[in-house]
This record gives sequence, structure tokens and C-alpha cells, in this order.
Amino acid sequence: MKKYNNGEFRLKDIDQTYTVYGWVNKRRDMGGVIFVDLRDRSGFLQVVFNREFLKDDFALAESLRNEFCIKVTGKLIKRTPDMINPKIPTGEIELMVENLEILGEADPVPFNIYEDKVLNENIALKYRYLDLRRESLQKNIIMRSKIASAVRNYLNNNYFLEIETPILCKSTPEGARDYIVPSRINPGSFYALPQSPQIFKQLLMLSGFERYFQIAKCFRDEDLRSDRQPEFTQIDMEMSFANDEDIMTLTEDMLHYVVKEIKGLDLPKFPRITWQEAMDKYGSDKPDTRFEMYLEDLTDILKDTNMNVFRTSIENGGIAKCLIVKNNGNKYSRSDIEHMIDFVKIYGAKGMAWLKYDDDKFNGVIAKNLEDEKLKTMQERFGITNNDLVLIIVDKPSITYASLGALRLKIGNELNLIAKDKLNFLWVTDFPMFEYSETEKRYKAMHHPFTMPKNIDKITTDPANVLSDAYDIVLNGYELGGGSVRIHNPKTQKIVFDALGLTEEDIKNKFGFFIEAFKYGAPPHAGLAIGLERFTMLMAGTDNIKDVIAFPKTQSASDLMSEAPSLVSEDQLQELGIKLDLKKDE
RNA sequence: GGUUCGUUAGUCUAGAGGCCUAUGACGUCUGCCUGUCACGCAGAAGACCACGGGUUCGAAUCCCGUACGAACCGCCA
Repeated sequence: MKKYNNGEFRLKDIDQTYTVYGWVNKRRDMGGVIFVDLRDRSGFLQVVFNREFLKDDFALAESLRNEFCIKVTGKLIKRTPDMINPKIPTGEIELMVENLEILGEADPVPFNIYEDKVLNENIALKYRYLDLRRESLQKNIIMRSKIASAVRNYLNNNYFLEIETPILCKSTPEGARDYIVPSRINPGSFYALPQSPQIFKQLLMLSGFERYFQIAKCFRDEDLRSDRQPEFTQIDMEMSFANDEDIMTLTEDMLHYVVKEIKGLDLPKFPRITWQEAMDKYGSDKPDTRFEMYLEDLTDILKDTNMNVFRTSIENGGIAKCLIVKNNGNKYSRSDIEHMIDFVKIYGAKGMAWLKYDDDKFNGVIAKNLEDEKLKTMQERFGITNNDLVLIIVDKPSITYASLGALRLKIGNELNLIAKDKLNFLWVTDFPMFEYSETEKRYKAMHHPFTMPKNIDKITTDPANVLSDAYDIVLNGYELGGGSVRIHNPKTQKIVFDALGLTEEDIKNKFGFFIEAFKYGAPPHAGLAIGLERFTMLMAGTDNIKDVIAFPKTQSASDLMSEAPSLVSEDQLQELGIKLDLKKDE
């Protein structure tokens, strides 16, 4: 068994004989002496093959190539001062090899392991097991393990129980698309993989476990993004006899603990803002607070302007918002602004107006058309000075927020305003209970249908303005996780189901067992789930979730290494009673 | 479902209609070298420029399509 970590040897360990294992990271053959950087996950140690000390045939050492897996025994010695390499932690010592054993020969590898070079994803993912040998991925995967370990440690010390919930579940109607698994024993019936252990963890509260957690695999059959994979892991928690404040306090304490353990940092208390404040100020429900640039409201100024585009849009329920680029306005040329306009169109904005302030006056097309008194109001209200740029969008609230929110991040990046070294946590509270789905023409639960409404009296009269007792934890502009106080009263639950347009039959079919359970002494409870990959990703300083998943999937949800998903045999399908009917395009 | 970008030796990369019989680096192979640490030196092999079609006297380069990858919109309770 391997006893030592190659990267951890130091001067204090010299003058002893060790047997070390690892991979040939780099070989330097000087003719009579060969140096090998012997790598394991801890780093590497230089081992030296010298004819005088090597008891084996020197040709064996000469046969070594990069990525051979070897075992060497020899004496650890201090390097003479002129041989010290200050660039590496083990640079003061080396192992003088007496015995060499080749454990695994290696064909030439498709790419250099020791180079920290960005590879074509096709190649990197096909040879993921080799890509994982590289230092940056090793570090990330190790950090992920440490984070999970710190989380377990914290929760175990706070009366939580780690309980596993099923992977083969019942399909749920709300929410994301389910991954479906056919049942051989019940032909024609299907399981769904869990989108989250939501129902089970609430039932565990009903069962009296009081505090539950699980580092839970979740599955959602939706399109991928750089921060989204179809299977991912949540730090899933639920607590009985607790309210929103309890969950937020505990979660915050846990995150403080984890960040301290992993990075040695003491974080300040997390600020809190409401969902509405977040949208108004940042145009996003997951604001990046690492730079100060805010959306400002112009609705009251533009609602009675002579400019028809603006006025009619506001009359039709639109809002007017602007983003003020302070002291950097002149960095943006007209064609840069044209590009910005194309950019906001991605988010559905029909256009974007702009004003430059320079030479103590407003410039730009709008400056001529907009009333002087309105320009003056804007200038005074927002303290606009020379070299400022004002970017204005008047549109439906959702479009105005989305486009300016995205533009804010783009400009923040372009002007290097974002303090990349910061970990800015933030609570966002008071989410709307429902959001209107344009595609389905009905209200859907914004969080999930078991979330406690805050003002339930409005639920039938004014569903758009019902708030929920839900809270998201945001880190550096990413939704790290979210949770809510759950409904534990069957009557309240019924009201919410009704508001979502679920029929009696839907409810019975989909959640009958769940509703039934609340009849038998349900404790009040609340919980939260944190995306482990997103957290790890931000802690590791990467912006791609694949960098913290050992075996991730491509944007088309396939695994380039194993080539999953794949066809299955006719026999397998027959056994399941499944006939394929694939429509191929002409 | 949509928009945009990409695909050149094993890998990364140069390339902007004729200078391409395609550049460089790492890796590979041969030889030399007993103190290198991204070792060095001398030499060699290795690419039908993703695939299919088109434009052109002429295409790695321009156009269309396909495959694969990526970013984003929709979607993600």
C-alpha cells in the first residue's frame, strides 16, 4: 500500500529510505542520469535514476515515458544548494532511486498532462480520465470532496441526520421535465428520477426526524448551460419547528464554517434584500453585488413624455429603467452602443435608447427629442456628470429587468469593475408565489407548490402579488440555492393547488399520499437546498460547472467517453413492452 | 425549438482566394549528453485542413448543408 504523498516530502524527511508511487509527470534524460517528476494527487517529487545507485538495469529507467505508473524505492536526500528548485514545494529534496518497478506502461497520451492548456472539449471529455489527472481538475475535485466533508461535519454537529431518499420516484406534474425510467415488472408504468428529494424530505419531517440532510443527486431533463447539468448534486436540508429566520441563520452559519475550513476566510454577515428590490436595483433575482452599478427608475419621468414610444409602452404596463455608466461613457463608441442594442434584443427588448453626457450637455438621438425639463430632472436625480452614459429601456417589466440586468453584468465585465476575488453572498427574500407562464397560459409556482404563501388572502383575487415565504442564497451572481417555509396545513395546501389550477384528480394522482400524510400531526417545517457544484465552482474560481464534476455531460446531454445515451437492444425494449416510433425528418 | 461562434498532424496553434509541396511548439522516433527541473543539442516521421455539395481558371481560406463541440435565448417548480 502507498504510504507517502509525493508532494508532501520536506527537508525534515531526509536520510531515510522510502517507497513511493506515482505517475511520470515529466522525464528528463541527461544520458547518464535521468530525472523524473513523480506525480500523485498531492503534487510531485523529483526522483533520480543514477547508474551508481540504481540496482536495476539502467535500461529499465531509460524506458520510462510520460504517464508510466511506477514504484520506486530509494533514499531521500537533501539537494546541494546549487540544485535547489525554489519553484516547487519539494524543490530542496529528491529521491535517489535504488529499485524501480514499472506498474503500468503508458502509450503516448493524447495530450500533455503536465501542461495547463485549454483543450478542445471533444478530446478532453473523450479522455476525461486523463484530463482528470491534470492539476486544475484534481484541485477542483479535491475541493469538492472537502466542501462536502465540511458540510457533513457541520450538519452532523447540529443534530442533523443524513438520510437517503429514493432515486426511482413518482413523476411530478410541476416543475422541470422528468427523466423517465420504465418499469419491467409493471409494463407501461414509469418511474421518474427525482428533480429534488422535496416530497421525501418533507415526509421525513412528518416522521419525526426533525433535522434531515442529504448530499442528494437530482435530475432534470432540461437543456444545459455552463452552470447547469442534467444531473447534479444538492446539499439538501429540512428542519422541523423552524421558520425562515432559523433556516437562514443556520445556513449562513454553515457557509461561514465551510468557507473558513476551505479558504480560511472569515465572511461578514450576509446582506438581505427582497426579490422586488433585487429586480429594481440589479434587474436580476440573483444579483452580482461585487460591483456598484445599479438600475435606476425613469417610469415617473417618462410616463407623460411627448415621445410616443416611451409613453405608450408605459401606458401598456411597461416600466422605464436605465443603467448609468459613470465616468466611462466615452469608452463606448456609437458602434459599441449598437452592439449593446443587439445584445439587449436577445432578452426580448425591442430597442434601447441612450444618452451621453459630455461637455456639460446631453448628446444622442434622444437628447433632441426628450423634453429639456425631463433631461434636467434625470441629471439632477442621478447626479449625471461628464463622461457618463445612460442606457434606457422601456418595456414590459420582465424584459426591462432581464435586458438591463444582463447588460449590467456585461458592462461590469468589460470595464473590469468586478472584484473577482470576493465571495459576495446575499439572501433574496419575499419571492412572488406565482409567475405567469406565457407558454402554458396559467400561473405556476415560482418556487414549488408546497411553499407557504405570505399573504394567502390575495390568492384568488390577486395571485400576481402573493408573496411566498421563500428565500434564495446568491453568491457572486449565481443562484446558489433556495428554500422556503413549507405548507404543513392541508387546507392551505388545497388553496395553493387550486390557485395552480390543479384538479382534484390531478392532486389525488400526483400527490395523494403526500396530502394524506399531513392529516396526522404535521409539524411546521422549512428547508433549503444548495447546489454543490455551483458552490464548488465559485469556490474554485471557475465559471464552468464541468470543471467541478468528474464525469460531466456535453451540451447535448451526452457523455463523450462512454457514449451514453445509447441505443438498447431489441430484447431489452421487448422486455419493457416498449416500441420505438421515431419521427425522422425528410 | 431558436441565435451566434468554432472544427488545420496525437495535442495546442499559424493561416484573410494563387506566395501552402500548410507554420511553430509540445508529444513520438533515432542519435548525443551524469545535475536537469518547461533540460539541451542534431536529425526524422507525422495533416487527404471535420464531412458532403457549390462558386471560381484556382478553395484550408468564399457560399450552402450535415455532424460534433461551445456560449446564449426559450426551458430549468
